[in-house]
Amino acid sequence: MNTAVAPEMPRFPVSVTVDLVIFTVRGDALQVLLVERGKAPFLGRSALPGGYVRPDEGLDGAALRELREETGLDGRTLHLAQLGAYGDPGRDPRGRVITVAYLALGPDLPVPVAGTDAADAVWVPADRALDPGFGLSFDHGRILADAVESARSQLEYTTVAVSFCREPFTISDLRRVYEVIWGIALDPSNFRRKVTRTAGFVEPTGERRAAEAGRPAALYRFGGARELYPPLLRSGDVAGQARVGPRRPG
Amino acid sequence: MNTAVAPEMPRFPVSVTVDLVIFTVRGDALQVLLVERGKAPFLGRSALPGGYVRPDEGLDGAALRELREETGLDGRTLHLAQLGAYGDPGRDPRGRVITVAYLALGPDLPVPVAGTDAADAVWVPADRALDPGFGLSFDHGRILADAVESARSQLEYTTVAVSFCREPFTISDLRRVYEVIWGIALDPSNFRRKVTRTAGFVEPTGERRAAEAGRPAALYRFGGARELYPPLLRSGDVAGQARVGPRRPG
DNA sequence: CTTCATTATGGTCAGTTTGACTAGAAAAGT
DNA sequence: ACTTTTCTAGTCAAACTGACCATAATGAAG
Repeated sequence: MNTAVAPEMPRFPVSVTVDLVIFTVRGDALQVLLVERGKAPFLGRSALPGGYVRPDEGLDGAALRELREETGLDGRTLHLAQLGAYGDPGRDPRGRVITVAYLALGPDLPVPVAGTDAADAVWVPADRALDPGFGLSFDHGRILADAVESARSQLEYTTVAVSFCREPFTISDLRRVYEVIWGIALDPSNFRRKVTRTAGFVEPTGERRAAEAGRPAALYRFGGARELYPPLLRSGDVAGQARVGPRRPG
Repeated sequence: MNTAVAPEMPRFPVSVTVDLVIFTVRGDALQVLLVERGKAPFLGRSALPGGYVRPDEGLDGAALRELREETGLDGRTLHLAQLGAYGDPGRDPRGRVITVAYLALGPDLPVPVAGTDAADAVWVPADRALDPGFGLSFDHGRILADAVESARSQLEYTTVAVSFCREPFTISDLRRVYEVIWGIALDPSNFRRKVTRTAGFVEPTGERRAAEAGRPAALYRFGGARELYPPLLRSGDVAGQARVGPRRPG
């Protein structure tokens, strides 16, 4: 036995990488952190940050390390979870590369620091990056699309939306997360009722914050609950268009 | 450049496998298909069916192939979806092996045919396989636990429960799937109301089936919808043991 | 044949949740 | 003082849920 790996197996050269879909809500858009590739293939094109898994680290560990290297952020303060594995042959022209995609959610992060591979990293609105003309590298377009759908779905059934808000936050901050990611307008009053009456979602700090305009808003912090029960469903409302104004069925 | 794979990379020997969590509802239990390992490591112990990904196939393709090889079933007739990737160093004593787990759901399947690796494959109740004393190989216990939780959750928000029923089926057949997987008793009347009033969940065939006892039940087939809106939440109802439930205000 | 056990199916009813909407409160700007 | 803006608190009807009760349709038991 001259190799430590499954000697009886049809082994062939494989590399394993992790790719990170790092989301934040900036302004009026869901934005994703992209790096410009500094080498072939896809030199000069945009890609998700990521890198090779090392021999002695697990997948989650590799994701945490890449997150820190690319953004300087501590993954324990962000919401980081596995999204899925992507391994079509031909997804990387250099050979067989299996990538495990992770989804990281965080509050409006500082402009990222230069990382290892990252010649420069920038925030790009997710829908712009998803445009076929944008030219994401590899199959990162599909990964990003899956990530957006995963985020949209998680907002319904979990409290991850608070991961996008720096504490303390207002109910409106939280509502804006939903509105931006779902692409629909939510009734402020109904949203407040739902959020404040769901045990463990948010808890008031007792303070208020004066905004640019209007009545100052009460401040909240995360309440600790992970699941949202009952869920907060994006219901009949249609996405994409129709952002302002109350409904009017008829 | 003497190798086709990322020459600048810290490459090391890695194998990529797919493992299948194949669920069915038999009798009163959620059962999982397990094979007895015919070689080291874990010789003679139970394991999830699976195998190595081949150089020319994608991950989904490998899962479909393994499913066919192990069970003789066509994956297109089952519900097959990726569960996640598991790649801790040391999860396989032979070396670094990354596995991509898939979750397959199907109606009460025939006793599986002998497969390639599978000396013999058997159905085992999931909770028995999850018992630490059962001794699943590798980290398959964790994978199975994740699979059970995924299945439980998917029942809430999707129509995958019908994947466990052979068409045509009765409402009670469908209800039994929920009861077995959630481990709680559901009110037959309320369940029927929910299922039949959710557009696209089930549609009547017009026929009836005489059961062992009681009034014959109307037969249904799948309605085509994938999402379940509004969801069918596992809340208060108690059963064998009593699971969760913020109910009982008075 | 009658009664019973069993399962299917339909309906009621109160409590909860939701979506649409109205209105007041608290700030900044003109 | 008035307007604009945003936050916050309600109202109301519709929908949904969970807990029931009642009836239908079958086979088995007596």
